[in-house]
Amino acid sequence: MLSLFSSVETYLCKALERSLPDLGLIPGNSCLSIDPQLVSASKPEFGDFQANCALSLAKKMKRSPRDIANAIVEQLEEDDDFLEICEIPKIAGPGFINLTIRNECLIKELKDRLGDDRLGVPHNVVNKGKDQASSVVVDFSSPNIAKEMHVGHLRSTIIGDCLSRVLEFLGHSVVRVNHVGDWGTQFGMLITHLNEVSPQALHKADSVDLGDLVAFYREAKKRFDDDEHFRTKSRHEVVKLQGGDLLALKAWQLLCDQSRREFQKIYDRLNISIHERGESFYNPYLKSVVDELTTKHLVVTDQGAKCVFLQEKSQDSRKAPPVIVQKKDGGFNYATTDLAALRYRFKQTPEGDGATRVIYVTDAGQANHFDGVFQVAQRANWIPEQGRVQHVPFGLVLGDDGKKLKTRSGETVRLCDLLDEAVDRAKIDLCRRLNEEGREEDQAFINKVSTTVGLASVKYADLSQNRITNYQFSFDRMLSLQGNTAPYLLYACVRISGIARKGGDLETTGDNLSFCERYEWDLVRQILKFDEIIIQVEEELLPNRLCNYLFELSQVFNRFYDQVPVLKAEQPFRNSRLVLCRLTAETLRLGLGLLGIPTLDRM
RNA sequence: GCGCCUGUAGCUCAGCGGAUUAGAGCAUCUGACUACGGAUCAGAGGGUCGGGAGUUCGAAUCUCUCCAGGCGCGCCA
Repeated sequence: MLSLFSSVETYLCKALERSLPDLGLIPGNSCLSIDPQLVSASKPEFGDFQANCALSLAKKMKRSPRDIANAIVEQLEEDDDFLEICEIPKIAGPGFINLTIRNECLIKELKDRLGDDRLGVPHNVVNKGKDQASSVVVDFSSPNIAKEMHVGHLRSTIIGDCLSRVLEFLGHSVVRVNHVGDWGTQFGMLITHLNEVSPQALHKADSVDLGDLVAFYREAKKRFDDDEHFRTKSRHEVVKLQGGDLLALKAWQLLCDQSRREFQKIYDRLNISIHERGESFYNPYLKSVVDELTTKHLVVTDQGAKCVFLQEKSQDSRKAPPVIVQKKDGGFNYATTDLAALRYRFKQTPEGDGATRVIYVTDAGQANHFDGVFQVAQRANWIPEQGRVQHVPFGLVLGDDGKKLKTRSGETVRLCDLLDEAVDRAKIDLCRRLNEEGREEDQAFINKVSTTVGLASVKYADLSQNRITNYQFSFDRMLSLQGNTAPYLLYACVRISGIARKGGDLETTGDNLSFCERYEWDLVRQILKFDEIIIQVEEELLPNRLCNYLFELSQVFNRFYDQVPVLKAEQPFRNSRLVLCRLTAETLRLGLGLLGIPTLDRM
């Protein structure tokens, strides 16, 4: 409906100019244009769109809102181009102008969707030309080397992947960056521990399997805490590593490789592609970051540390906390790294990524940190004029008790365990159902369905929630077959495949489309809304908007399916309904695909 | 103490300037399988949108204030 929307908006603007020639006299308005305040209708019974401008113009023009609305509608009624797409407008309530798209026009739109693999969603590069194609950096997932991926990485990984998919689909060139924690003082103790536990690892060509890296990390940490001798050696090892000592670097590399393999297993399982560019990548740039900030007179030395003091918005007399860019021992910290990364991402290629938009998908707790980093980068002029930098925060993952999710023994939940459990539960559920229905399916089917349903449920449950709030994790709820869940949406897809199996030709042409039932028109309208939802997600970076749309689409489809026969209908209704089935299936497949969820034909 | 975020139906949450009844889902209750998978559909009950003030023709939505909860707070990331 995007193109219809903008057509209607254009006609409205023209009607406004013609009906209210003295618009320009309103203080604060240029005479050329005024916003007709066109939005989607707030309720289906009001039509497709509504224009709200009459109400806000009323006071300024000292006329009644209904009077103004009348004047606008009079002009619209004389515009033949407008009447081609819209029914005669209705004025409702205090002065809303309700607009309903003509049926023929909806049918034409629907036809245009057939054979269009973008389902009406505009492509950025095609639309704006190659020069406008923008490069977007999405920074997400970012686990720490030598630690395991756990629930804490779940949301960033899933949300980041989804946003990347949406931006890619819209034609942006997306750089998916895994900003892994692969540098820092913890490597001192890890390398020291490795040297003692498995010294042969450093001298063999092939890397050695270190087994459970988490256990390894824990052992090293324990020794670091307990043993002063070990502590001294560790600190020495950090210095060696930072100084470029070959053996230390080799140990570091070994640890990184080991972790990388473990991370990759999770990404493969979730079908997520991401490119590692860890903190260490920015080491060569750290010094120049501080130098440049110093040259630009942003740096103040305070208690031995080099700081950039933030400019405050509030009048509070207290000093805002500084962003520390160099510690008093001369070392750099994470703020320095983030600044180096930000500068690099906006710099033109080949010195940088040439990004026009940089997106950070991290938990809401880092909001202050990013505020500070962004402000410093802004003041240092590292963000180009057209550049956008956004922190995309999300809340914590909570357990049933409303507290941070932990295992029963109080430990952090490992991501692979969590995924295993989702798939196991999906399998148990499926087998119980097969048993109840007396169905027989082979093992391959059972495995495929339970894997797809299990992982889809985890992803969908996360994405369907507004990411800003904390998120209460519940296997029972996410795997439930009813409600706003992945299985419900997947079931809608399965039903359509069922129609195809029973002889419905989903490749049927869109000639002679004809609809007669309310449920058909509801479905037509819902299908046509897809394009504006995707544009909304691009702008707001809220995947739950897409989930909500897909859930509503499934609901509307299920109502249709329940009330309107497809295969037994007479022509031309049979074909028309098959077209609706086909477009529903394609929209669900594409939409779920953008969430990172594959669909099924049977389940 | 300061900063950020969140308080909407019994529960989990949408909505974040607009239209008599503030929406879903779960749970509860009542109906519907001789149509394509009932893993569905139709319906009912359930809310002074944390409290108070303000802006507006109009506020769950914007502003201020108070209350409650979460998270963070100079050399960890």
